[in-house]
Amino acid sequence: MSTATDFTERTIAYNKLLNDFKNLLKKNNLKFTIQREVILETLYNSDEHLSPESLYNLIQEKHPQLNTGIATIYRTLTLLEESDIVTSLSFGAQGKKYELGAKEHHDHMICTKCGLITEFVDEEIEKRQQLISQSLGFQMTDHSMQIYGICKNCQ
Amino acid sequence: MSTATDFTERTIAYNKLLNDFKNLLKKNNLKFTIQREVILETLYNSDEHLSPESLYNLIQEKHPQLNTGIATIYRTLTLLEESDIVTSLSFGAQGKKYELGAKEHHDHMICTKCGLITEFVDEEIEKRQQLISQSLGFQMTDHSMQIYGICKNCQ
DNA sequence: GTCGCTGCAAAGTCTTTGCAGAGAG
DNA sequence: CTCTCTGCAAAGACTTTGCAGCGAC
Repeated sequence: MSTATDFTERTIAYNKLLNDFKNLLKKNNLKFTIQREVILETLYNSDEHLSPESLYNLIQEKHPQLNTGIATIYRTLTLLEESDIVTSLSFGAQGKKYELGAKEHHDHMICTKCGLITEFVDEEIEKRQQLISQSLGFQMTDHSMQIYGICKNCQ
Repeated sequence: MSTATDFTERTIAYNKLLNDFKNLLKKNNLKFTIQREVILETLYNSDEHLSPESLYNLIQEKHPQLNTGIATIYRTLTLLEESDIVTSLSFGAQGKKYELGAKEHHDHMICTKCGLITEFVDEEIEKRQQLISQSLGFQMTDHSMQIYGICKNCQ
């Protein structure tokens, strides 16, 4: 039964996201296409932080008939990022990774052996960031933090 | 007089860095070349966080007779990074920037309008990072934090 | 002298762009 | 119908690599 509830909640949350996206498109005279929906849906259903290429591969796999081009992935990710629907991360390696930004704010812990990315939040750190910005006369709009190391499994 | 002292201290610090670099090269059967020295020196004398290209331009300007190739810059930066002499940063934009890593640890505050990068340290945050890593069974090797916003001048 | 280093240019990545046809509103 | 989107392929940005001659040791 818990499964049914989860499913319902998940669906509701996704529908809200989808509606927000549709409204945003309408407001800007942009069109709601099947490719854009599939990209949003795939991002939503992935727990991972996806690179444009892995997103492309996932979509090729699940929706081969669409034959979505990699250019569309890039264009849509740019659009989603500008609209603050997704956030991009650029760690040491080359290339960016994307995640849905609608979730609550969090930071990242990256395993340098297996690439595992774990999310975490720490209220104390968030507070200190505010304080530091203020003390330096800096008007903070965003921030990100990464901890690199070896995860439990790889030790 | 303070200027003279600063100059001396600066020179001593640079000579130490240079010697460490020379020793490292020797230990690994690598050669100490004028290009490698100029790259290290230029990094040392720059307050900025340099991209490979801006480093290349600086060196072309100051040492035109060397005609240092951009490939050498990349190769040397890779070498310096592997040797933990410089650290690379990859923020939102594409491409990495490099800074001498010998200085004490610090984090970065980036102005999204003018690109200004300010450094800062906060002991409290450093402590919390340790705690969080431990509590998640993560063996921290490194970490980085960026605050994005609008700097004093651009507001 | 030996063997690593360098500049050059060519080759790789990853990302963006121009264009003509497809499709949403 | 109009005007945006899309896939494709070509072009761009950034970085790496192969090679022949150069230079540190």
